[in-house]
Amino acid sequence: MIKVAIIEDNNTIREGLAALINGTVGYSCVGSFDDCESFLSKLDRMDVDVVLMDIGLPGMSGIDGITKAKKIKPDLNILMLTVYEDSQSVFKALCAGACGFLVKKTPPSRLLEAIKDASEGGAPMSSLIARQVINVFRQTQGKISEEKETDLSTREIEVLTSLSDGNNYQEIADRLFISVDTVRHHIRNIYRKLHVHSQSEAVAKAIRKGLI
Amino acid sequence: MIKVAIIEDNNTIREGLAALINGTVGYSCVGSFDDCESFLSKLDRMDVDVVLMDIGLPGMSGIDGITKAKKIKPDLNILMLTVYEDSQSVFKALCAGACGFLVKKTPPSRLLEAIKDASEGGAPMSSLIARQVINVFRQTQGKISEEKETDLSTREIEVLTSLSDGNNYQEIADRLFISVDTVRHHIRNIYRKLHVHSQSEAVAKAIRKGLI
DNA sequence: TTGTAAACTGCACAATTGTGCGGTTCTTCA
DNA sequence: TGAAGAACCGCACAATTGTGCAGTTTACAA
Repeated sequence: MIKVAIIEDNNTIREGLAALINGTVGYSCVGSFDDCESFLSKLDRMDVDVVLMDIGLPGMSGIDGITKAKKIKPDLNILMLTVYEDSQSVFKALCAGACGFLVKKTPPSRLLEAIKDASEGGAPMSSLIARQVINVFRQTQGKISEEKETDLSTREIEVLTSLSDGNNYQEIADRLFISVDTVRHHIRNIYRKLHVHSQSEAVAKAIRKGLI
Repeated sequence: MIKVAIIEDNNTIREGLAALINGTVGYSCVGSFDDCESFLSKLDRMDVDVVLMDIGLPGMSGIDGITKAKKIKPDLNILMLTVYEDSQSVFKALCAGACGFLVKKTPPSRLLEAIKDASEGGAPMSSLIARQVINVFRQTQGKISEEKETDLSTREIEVLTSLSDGNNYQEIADRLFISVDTVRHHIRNIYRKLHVHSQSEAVAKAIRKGLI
């Protein structure tokens, strides 16, 4: 039995969804609300698998609603209901913790399928949205795996990481049980490999390349 | 008419796919290959919308195949054929330029739908893969918008950026037409605001928070 | 076994940094 | 009109860093 909660300010849509869910074997609507506030106030004592939330709600927006809901129940599966697949709000919702999107005109069979999907750890969304996400994904991740040919040894990574945590040479030496001069030695090699001449530049380059 | 090319080393599967595509109105198979090399050598004079490519090919792997194919035709829509949705190879394929995934046992109707989707700018993939992508997406993007409450002034950002480029105080001063002591002053304030005590820590924190 | 690479240690010294103190000017906002 | 903050400038000095040079040990591949 998949337990669903609905947050949607339009009465017709909300009741329609609730009726669909309660009318289907294996699904049950355990709560329906017309704003985030009332939903959030009951969330901690609610047994729920999947939340359907309108993205454009009066009062607290759906996006803020996600953030707050995730703080109460981090593993909640939240599906956003949208009218248009506006990429800006989609990304915000994704970052806040939404796991999928449904356009409001989605046919009932698809909708139930999406709810099941979400409850099983999937992320149902249109393939148009998926493509947008992938494009952003590629921009950030892509770079990281691309130009990783600069390889620092494990020890060098340890030293550099420690450095970026704000430790000075002496502190790094103490943490790694080596002498300060050895730390210097590693730093030297790191500078040579990354073609830099200062801590800041090394740390910046390493983070941007995904080395630390 | 959607023009499809197939790269798949298993004869049965390849011929099955070609037959399905050619036997469906609105779809046409314009090429089928059993390795990447022969596909790539013909790609520049091929009129093709969507490529179906096996991810585990003999010789050049599907992943490398994507990279090379994208160099020849950057707008190509490449769908990967996989047996298992192994997250590591999925991510690599995505970064290389794949726009979607099909497990090999996908029913014909879904397969044709996915090809159409891809040709129209979508990214067909299972919602399980989508969730994995989103999780990584959130890790990188999410942080940036989350905790930006620490705000440095424009001048401080300039100083910090210059620092991460490997400039020392004197060089920063020269670039910003201010005195070295003013640079020190800004650095001091940056340290106070970020709660750090060294260049490296400041740069690391700033990059990770998306400030620079 | 010979070579190569990683990891380690040491010394010296100039250059750079971090932080203590003291100020001014300009804008913005209550 | 007066307080607050950004941006600016200055001095002093200890602490830390960057880089020159010269080595040892260990592990693993050719």
